[in-house]
Amino acid sequence: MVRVRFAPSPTGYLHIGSARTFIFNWLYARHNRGAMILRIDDTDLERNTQQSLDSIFDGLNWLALGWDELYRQSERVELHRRTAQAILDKGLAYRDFTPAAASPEEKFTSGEGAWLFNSGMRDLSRAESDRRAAAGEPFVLRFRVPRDVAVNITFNDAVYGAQSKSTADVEDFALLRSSGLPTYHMASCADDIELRISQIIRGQDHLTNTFKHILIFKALDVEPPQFAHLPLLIAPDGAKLSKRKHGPVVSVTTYRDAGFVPHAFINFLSLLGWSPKNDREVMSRDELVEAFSFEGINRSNAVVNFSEDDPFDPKAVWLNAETIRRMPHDELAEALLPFARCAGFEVEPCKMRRVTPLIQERIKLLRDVTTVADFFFVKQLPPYDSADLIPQKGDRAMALAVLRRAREILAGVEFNHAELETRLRAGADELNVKAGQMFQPIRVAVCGRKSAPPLFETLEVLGRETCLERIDRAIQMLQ
RNA sequence: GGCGCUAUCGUCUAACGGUUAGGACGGAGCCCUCUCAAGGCUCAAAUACGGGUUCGAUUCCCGUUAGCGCUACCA
Repeated sequence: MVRVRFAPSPTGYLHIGSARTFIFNWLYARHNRGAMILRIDDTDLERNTQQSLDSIFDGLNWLALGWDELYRQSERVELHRRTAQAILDKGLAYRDFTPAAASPEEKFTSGEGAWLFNSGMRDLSRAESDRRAAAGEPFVLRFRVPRDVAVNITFNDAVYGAQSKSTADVEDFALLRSSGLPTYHMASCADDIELRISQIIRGQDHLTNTFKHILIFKALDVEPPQFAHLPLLIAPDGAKLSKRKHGPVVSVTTYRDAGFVPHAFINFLSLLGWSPKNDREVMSRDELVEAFSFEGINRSNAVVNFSEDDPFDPKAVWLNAETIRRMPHDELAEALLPFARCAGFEVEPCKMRRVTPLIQERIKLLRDVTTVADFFFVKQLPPYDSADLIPQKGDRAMALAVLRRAREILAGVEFNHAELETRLRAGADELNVKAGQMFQPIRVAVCGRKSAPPLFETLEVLGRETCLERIDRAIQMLQ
């Protein structure tokens, strides 16, 4: 039975690298009909925030992929302590009564090999150690990494292949803090064992931690799960994505708020560090599940290509536009509605449903509805330059003639695409102007701008009354 | 500093030792066209560097360089 987990720590908002780790886990679980477990790694009480926890659930809920089981490490501390105790009882861990180092640098500047362990503490007798602990002296529990002979710790990573590291390069890492709470290494391994995790799919930043985890699994006589480490997502400057340096562009909710369709975002992220190897890019959820495998994951870090003037990777935007174009009209209209209303437009669902087909291939982000379709929603057009009413190779007189003729036609014609087109084209012939010269003044008059959806459909949706009002207004402006 | 990982167009990537090094995004151009899009076609654009191994290296090995990660009583 495949059981995988995504284990975020609520110490910052959910960023896109974490989201991708979640997605890869989910894809692997679904591909293998296994279980997807969400585990909140909240053992660092000082750094946890409710806001961060909310951000994680906000982002994950928006993705709408779901999970099968949910755990919080803070509710499992007894298990972690018990597991640490078992390691201590086997003599594979020891208490270190040294006060915490003031700075990380302090450790390896204090002498050759000193960072590995403190021999005074490591060699303390069990009786002495028990006595000092019983007396209430604070300590950290450290793993006793084998020191008699250097041995190689090895494992086979599903992505990075055979991995090996000498115990001589692994320090006696902490299992329990002086507060009695477990460290990440302890809590993570204890839970992975207890939750019967079969594959650990996580960021490559954990690749070297894995040697420590192997040590823990072995100390507990447990066969380690399979590991699959993912290349990291980095910023264009090569640095890892961080809120401080790169701002909100790395937060999942930023994509949501800008109008990314969840699946487009998933599609984009799934292509960062993984490839189906058959040049497929726009893929449905089922297709991604079907195609996903560890073999398609590559080993080098992937750049999320945002810039100052373009906060989103152009490929993500393209994928989003592509996804929008493939959405059924009803579904798109429903997704668009909150963006329009949020921008202050009063729009009924049935109106949005009529506008949607006209803007579907003209928007890249859902929020574009507010700039592309605004003129459908307002009673009165915002001010525009009356010079825009004058057609190519034409003048004010031509614009006026066109608009007056258009007004006559629109006052009488049946408001449907076909009628509108034949009558307006005939009007152009009568006035002896080109079709484009006829249509532009009308377009600007009813839309308030030169770039807009196709004219006849637009007129149809706007309706006779609105069209006539706006044309009258344009005529006034020209006079 | 120590240890580990990585290196193909600007970016995401393909090529189980033999290809004119492929696709996509983005860019440029053309076509289509009532504007804007969408769509179609075309072009520019890469194997970090140096050594090996081999008849033949993007591919295997070594080195250099560069980047990243870990080296906390963070995760």
